[in-house]
Amino acid sequence: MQSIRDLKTNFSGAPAVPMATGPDGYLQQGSIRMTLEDPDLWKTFHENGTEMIITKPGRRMFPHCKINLAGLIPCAKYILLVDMVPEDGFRYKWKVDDKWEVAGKAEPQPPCRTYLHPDSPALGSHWMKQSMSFLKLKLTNNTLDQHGHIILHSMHRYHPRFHIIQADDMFSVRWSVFQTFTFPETSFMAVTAYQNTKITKLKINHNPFAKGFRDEGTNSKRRPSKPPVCPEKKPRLSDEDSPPADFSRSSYEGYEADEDLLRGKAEAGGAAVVKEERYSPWATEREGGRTGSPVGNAPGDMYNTEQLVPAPASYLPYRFHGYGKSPSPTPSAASSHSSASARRGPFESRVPDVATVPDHDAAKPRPLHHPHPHHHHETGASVPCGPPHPQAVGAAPQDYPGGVLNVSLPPQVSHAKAPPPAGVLGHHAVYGPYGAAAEQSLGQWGGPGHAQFPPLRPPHHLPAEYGSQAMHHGYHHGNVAEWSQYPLFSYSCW
DNA sequence: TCCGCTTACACGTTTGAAGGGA
DNA sequence: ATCCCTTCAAACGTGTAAGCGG
Repeated sequence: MQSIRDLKTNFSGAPAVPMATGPDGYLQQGSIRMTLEDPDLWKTFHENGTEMIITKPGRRMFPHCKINLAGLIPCAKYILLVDMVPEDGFRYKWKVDDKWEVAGKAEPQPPCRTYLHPDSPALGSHWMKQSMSFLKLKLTNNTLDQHGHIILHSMHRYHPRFHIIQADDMFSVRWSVFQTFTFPETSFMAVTAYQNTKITKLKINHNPFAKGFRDEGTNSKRRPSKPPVCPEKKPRLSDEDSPPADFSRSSYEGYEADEDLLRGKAEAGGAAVVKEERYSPWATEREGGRTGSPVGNAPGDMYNTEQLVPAPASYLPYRFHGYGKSPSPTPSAASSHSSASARRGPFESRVPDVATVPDHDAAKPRPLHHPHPHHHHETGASVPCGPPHPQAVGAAPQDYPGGVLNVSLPPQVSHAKAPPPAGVLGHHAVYGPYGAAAEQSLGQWGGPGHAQFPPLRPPHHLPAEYGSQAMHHGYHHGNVAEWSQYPLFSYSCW
């Protein structure tokens, strides 16, 4: 386990910048902390460019998302959600020279779904007593999926986003304050078949279900292995055969054992030292094109925001704002939207009054490389529950896809734990008090998306990774909330 | 022809029912 | 009757390879 502080240190592309709240700046809003389990495993994958298989019937993630929560009010109820956010507006292809290369604009985003943790809602004490796993979460490329799996496009990059919402049930989510967290090392490329053989090997070596494909296995089907696309791959694989000690385990059990070690290490603060590492080939690429990249994205790119659950009424006004007319009181907000200046000063994360809205507005090109969605986010002070006040609204133009919360409820949840309200639509969509038409929101998916953002730079540099500019910011304590380029609840129509 | 996607397959893990014993 | 443990089979989760289709 690695603390958020550790992440900040580990993933910052530049020395961590002190935040307004100090070294523990991530302890915001009730001091809620979220940490990712198995950070080293994630990092190992990330260094090689994590790939996640997506299939029609749905495929689990590996590594799967597992988090720890702290700082919750033990007797208060919370809902834990996760969704997948596009990293950029590109579609990629795997080149024979073992690199991901931009292959064009991203396809229009499929229906965004939010996966609700099966335990939701549960008391804070429950969330904190043990790590919470999203093992059952499945990814699919079937846009007509009826199982509630998260729909992604193949050859597109995504990263999971975790949301913790204080709410007694799904009905009260609308009025609740939520915090959002992301972990840089969890970004991945959605694929229908593995492209990078290194990733394949990592999966095989660490996923117990793939034990049959391990070298020491007796599986005959495993061989002959697929002839390498490129002859040079072989030698590389041999390098990969000698991964860091922590990952040369031959069994998952071994890995589990090490996990305790890692945890202890992290808790002892030992994991907080890695800096300026090239965690992924993507990051490597980005270094070349880093010119436009923010330098400081400091705090680990771990992003943590707190916002009011979106209310259409609040965002509507901004739909009509022309791009560039953002009332954002801070230059940072503007910078985050300009391609060239899509960098935010290291101090920016300290400015809690930035409000960037989802870049779903077709007219608003979004920085496609630097603005890495992993932002460290300083969350604002607690916001009283209730209708979002004007100040909580993003300052930048935002075409927030108001609509219905499209939550992917696990069967047991959808039927037992979170009975859908009267307004429930397919895909567990939930009408909110504001009652925007779900159909309308659904239609928005065909609307402006990343695909409509023309690449702002030649497709040679891969999107920024660590150290890239943060895009998400959520502040609302007396200020505006900066929204991620991707809405929290795509269908929300609270 | 290329490249991405789908499908069948073998293998391993997980899960839960069934049975037996204390 | 209840609990615990073991066994076993089905379901499920994997990556591979072949074939399909745009």
